[in-house]
Amino acid sequence: MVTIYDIAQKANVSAMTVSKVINNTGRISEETRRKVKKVMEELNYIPNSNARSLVLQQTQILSLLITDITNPFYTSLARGAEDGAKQYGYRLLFGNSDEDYVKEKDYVDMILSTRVDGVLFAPAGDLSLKNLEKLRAHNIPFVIMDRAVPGIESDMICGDSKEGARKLVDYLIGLGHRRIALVNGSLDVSTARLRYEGYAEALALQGIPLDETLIIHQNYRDYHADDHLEQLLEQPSPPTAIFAANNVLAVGVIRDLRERGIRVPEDISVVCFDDLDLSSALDPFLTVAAQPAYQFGAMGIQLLVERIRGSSVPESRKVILPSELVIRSSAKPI
Amino acid sequence: MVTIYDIAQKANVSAMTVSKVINNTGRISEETRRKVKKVMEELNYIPNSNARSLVLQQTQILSLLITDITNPFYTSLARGAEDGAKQYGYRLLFGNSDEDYVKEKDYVDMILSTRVDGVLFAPAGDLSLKNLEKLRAHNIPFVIMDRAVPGIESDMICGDSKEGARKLVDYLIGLGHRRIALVNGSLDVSTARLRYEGYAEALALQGIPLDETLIIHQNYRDYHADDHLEQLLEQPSPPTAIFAANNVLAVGVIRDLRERGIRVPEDISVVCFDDLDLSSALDPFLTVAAQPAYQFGAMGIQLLVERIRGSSVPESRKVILPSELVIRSSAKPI
DNA sequence: TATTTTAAAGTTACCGATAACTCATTATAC
DNA sequence: GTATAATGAGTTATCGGTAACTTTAAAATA
Repeated sequence: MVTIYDIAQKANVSAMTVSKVINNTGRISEETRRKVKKVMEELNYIPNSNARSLVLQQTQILSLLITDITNPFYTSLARGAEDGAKQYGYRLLFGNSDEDYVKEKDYVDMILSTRVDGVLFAPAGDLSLKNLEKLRAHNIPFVIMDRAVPGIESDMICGDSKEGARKLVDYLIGLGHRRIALVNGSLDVSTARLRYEGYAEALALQGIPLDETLIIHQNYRDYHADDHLEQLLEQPSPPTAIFAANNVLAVGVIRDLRERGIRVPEDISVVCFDDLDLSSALDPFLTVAAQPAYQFGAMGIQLLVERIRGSSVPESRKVILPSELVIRSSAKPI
Repeated sequence: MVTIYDIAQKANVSAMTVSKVINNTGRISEETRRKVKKVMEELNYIPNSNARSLVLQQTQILSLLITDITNPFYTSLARGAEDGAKQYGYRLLFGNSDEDYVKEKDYVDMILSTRVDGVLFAPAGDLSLKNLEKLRAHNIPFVIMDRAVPGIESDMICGDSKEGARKLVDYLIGLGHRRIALVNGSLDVSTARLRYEGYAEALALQGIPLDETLIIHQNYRDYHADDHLEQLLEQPSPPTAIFAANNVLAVGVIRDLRERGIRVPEDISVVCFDDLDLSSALDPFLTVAAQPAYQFGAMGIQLLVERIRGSSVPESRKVILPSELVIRSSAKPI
């Protein structure tokens, strides 16, 4: 590999002069600058960012940790983050925790070892606390994405899970539904708790009693609710509508329903949090509370970079991005 | 940040001893090892991989460059690559070129600057040649994913675009279609050329003349074919079926058709290359030639790591992964 | 007891860049 | 014509590790 010393030798200057040309620092005569640049091109010089990071104590790398790379919400978020990072001149190191605390921990160690300048962190859940504390202990700035973690104060970009859930359930109630099931994420994830609360509040406001037998808790990522669903449907008074707490769960539920010969929305209505992008473009079917995923990523980077650069950002900032009720055809009046 | 020198001092040994403990090299007494390890834990030591990379001349980072992070084919591929990388002990640096040669070039520079050990490279198209040559000039091993680039010999994982296209078109012909349109990617992408060839061959074999007015070329990623589609549909003898060269194009086409009040498959049949994952789970509608995307990524990493480690891998290896015709309901007999 | 061997730990130089400083020249001022 | 300033370039030390070699001390052998 070509180094600044190779350049220096061939251009008959010192390494320092080359460095100055590269970084546009110090005083360099036009003539020397041209000469050095010419040699750099001839030799196809590419700076070694490891060496650079070592002395500068910064890498110009940001890390993005998400929990499910096949979930369109997170890929859109990733795209927003990527565009943002590029715009601010950072490289982006992706990680995918698969909603798994151990994988998440491994990524945190890697992040620390890479000495990234900051992290966009979508926690797997409440137990991410330890991993976040580790980042904090090492003074790595981070912005928490999508899910709050009790015990950690930090910059944060979240959706309005509670409000979004309420809107969805309100909508179902407006259609005449009274027996509304909730297929929720695991309760150690803040969004699942809030969506549950929104669900409960919407029911309470309409005087509909909360029925725990209508509620299933699941991992957001792996849907296999067969047994639970069975239970749900074979009640004396089964639900007429299902609120799935995210897109992946909704797809799983609908698939399972269809396998049982139950039609959506004719036999049962289904709505969920988060949109499906391509699916919805192909077939505007699912009624959803859509979140501005791209913006999550873009704004997250913005907060993060401000935090990294700005000494003037005192307390932690929380951004709540609204979700939008998109009514399509997966829910019908009872 | 804590360094090995801090550890060394507190443990009353030399830095070299600490290094040896970390890497399990050299001779270290059990006692010293324990002492050093204890101090490392106390101080929360995390090795600086930049410093390490600098002397070792290798980073344990692989890079994955894809062309569209919102396309499920590539996200599944990414997941395979991620799992593979983890398994072999590498970190993974993602990049997303958006089918754009300039973005691609920027990523190549970043890759070079990061001194990654190898690259999984899904080229934007034929003009990626320059970018690949740059990698080669710098001796970075790479495996080309999905799309061949004329002028570059290298390890490669591809699908069987031609055969898959032929199967799809054969299927349409079998349903009685004779006027079959092709909404293709840009012809400077190898898969688009091969899918075109497969399409043409399938027609030829059945003695159906190729009609250039039935063919549209487009960017794989941004569908906005309004004008073209208009032209297609307002022919004296419009197509009864459309073969879209990838999933994103198919979704775009179907959306546009619906906006015009044209029903799929009642009024026109549509099939495409690549599956839609979540969409298809939600609603098994699109008939597709599905590629094993996860395997693309996993095998790509395998080839790459073998190339990096193995001195014994002589000429370049090409893996062709078959695609599977998945018949659903977006195409009907004429 | 003297010598060799071996185990365990330490020294030194270097990876490729940059910060901070120093050193020549030349230009400007008095 | 000397003092001072401005300009352009070079020296040196350092970032945090590791390879290759050396040193030290204890154990094994003669």
